[in-house]
Amino acid sequence: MTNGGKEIVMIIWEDDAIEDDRTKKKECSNDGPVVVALRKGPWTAEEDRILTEYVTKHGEGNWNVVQKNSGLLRCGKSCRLRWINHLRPDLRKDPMSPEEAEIIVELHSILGNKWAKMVQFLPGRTDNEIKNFWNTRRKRLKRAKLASYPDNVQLQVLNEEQQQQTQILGAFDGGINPPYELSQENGSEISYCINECANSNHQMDSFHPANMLVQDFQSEIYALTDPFSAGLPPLVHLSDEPECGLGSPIYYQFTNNFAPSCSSVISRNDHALVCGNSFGFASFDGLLDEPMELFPLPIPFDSVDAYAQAHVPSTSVQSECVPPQNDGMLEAVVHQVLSNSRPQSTPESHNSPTVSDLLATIPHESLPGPKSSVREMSPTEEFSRPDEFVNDQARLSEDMTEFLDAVERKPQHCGNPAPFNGDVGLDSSLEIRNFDPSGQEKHETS
DNA sequence: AACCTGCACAACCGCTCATAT
DNA sequence: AATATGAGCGGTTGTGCAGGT
Repeated sequence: MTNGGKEIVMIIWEDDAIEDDRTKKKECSNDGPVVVALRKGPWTAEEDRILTEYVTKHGEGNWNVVQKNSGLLRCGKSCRLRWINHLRPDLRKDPMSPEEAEIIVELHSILGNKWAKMVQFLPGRTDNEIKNFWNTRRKRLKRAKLASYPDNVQLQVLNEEQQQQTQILGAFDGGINPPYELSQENGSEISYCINECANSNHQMDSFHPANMLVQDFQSEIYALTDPFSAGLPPLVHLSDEPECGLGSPIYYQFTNNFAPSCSSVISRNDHALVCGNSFGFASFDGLLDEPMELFPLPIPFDSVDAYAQAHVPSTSVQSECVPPQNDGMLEAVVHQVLSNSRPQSTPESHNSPTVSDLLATIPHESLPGPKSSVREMSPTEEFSRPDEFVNDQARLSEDMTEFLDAVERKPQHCGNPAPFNGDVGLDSSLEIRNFDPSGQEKHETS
């Protein structure tokens, strides 16, 4: 770091040096380096006062100059965190209410550990607060051997999704997510990938799980309305786990209630994006260690030996529009909870954007389209050509990122919301194939 | 009273991403 | 295009308190 050509040496002292004269800012004379000793550890009231004054005067941002201009012996990162998590005037200081807790559970079931995304639904709360709340709760439930998601979450999802199967859940964060915990658990083996989807006409309906059919080995057919209601393991966002990441066979394991011997693979490559309708692709982490946190799915899986098939649309089907008043699952939950919340809820909470509000403002042209054509690939081929598969997955991931970016750009359009007509999906085909544990393909349909 | 445990909260760390140069 | 920098995010750790033994 330099300051007008002069080197600045920053020394960070631990908190036990607070009373030590080393904590004093050290600036050498003209020719020597400027030594700035920065503190760590808990903030003092005086530091809070200085930072508050500074931010009030100069506004947020440019955190790295705060130290220079305010005399605070804290790094910019620390200042930013302190302001955002503690000093901001719009923060709520009251304990987390049951209603907020409920929202967090719902959000987590959809978003996973995307704390920063949850903040927009919980005005006055910080990502750190939400994260701490969740982790504490999770730890507590784990100890009690209880599920991280209560039954009502599941039932709520069922009710909502049965009525609105083509809603926007997946579009919210780019995928149909299972209760997040579920994607982190394991048991006996079953795995899914989504094989093909997407060609270039920007129309799609088949990736919504509602459009998939699930058939077990007894030829029973289940409508896979959503990951919850169909009893299938839900589709999850890509995992960061190297063991099951891009290019790897994706396994998900069920515990006791679920098909202990089945093993299905929905292989996937290319695109799994859907806009307007939900979409998903699977990445089930089979390497986790806490099957106790699984909760029963509505349809018992012990007879569903996970043969799944998605129908391939012969023609493109216009996705349904998702008007703001037509709430999706998360939307409904948030609405319900907020409407039941205490009257002293902050005014902002009633103005906070809902999922549909946000989605309704996305210019659909800003959403990513497919970048490659449909190409069928058998699982055998898939695994024997790992490089190509990896490339496909990387491309898919790229599309996902693009889509998420588009979603996250929504708020800036809120002042002039453009109706989201929902026809930005991708035509797709989806093939779900079934394999026995040895890897032999058991059945195949088109 | 001393110790232990659980909990909530605060803060830090490492990393990624966006932007500027 | 490459690099530097700032900002933000998520995971982890540290700390203080309360309650139980």
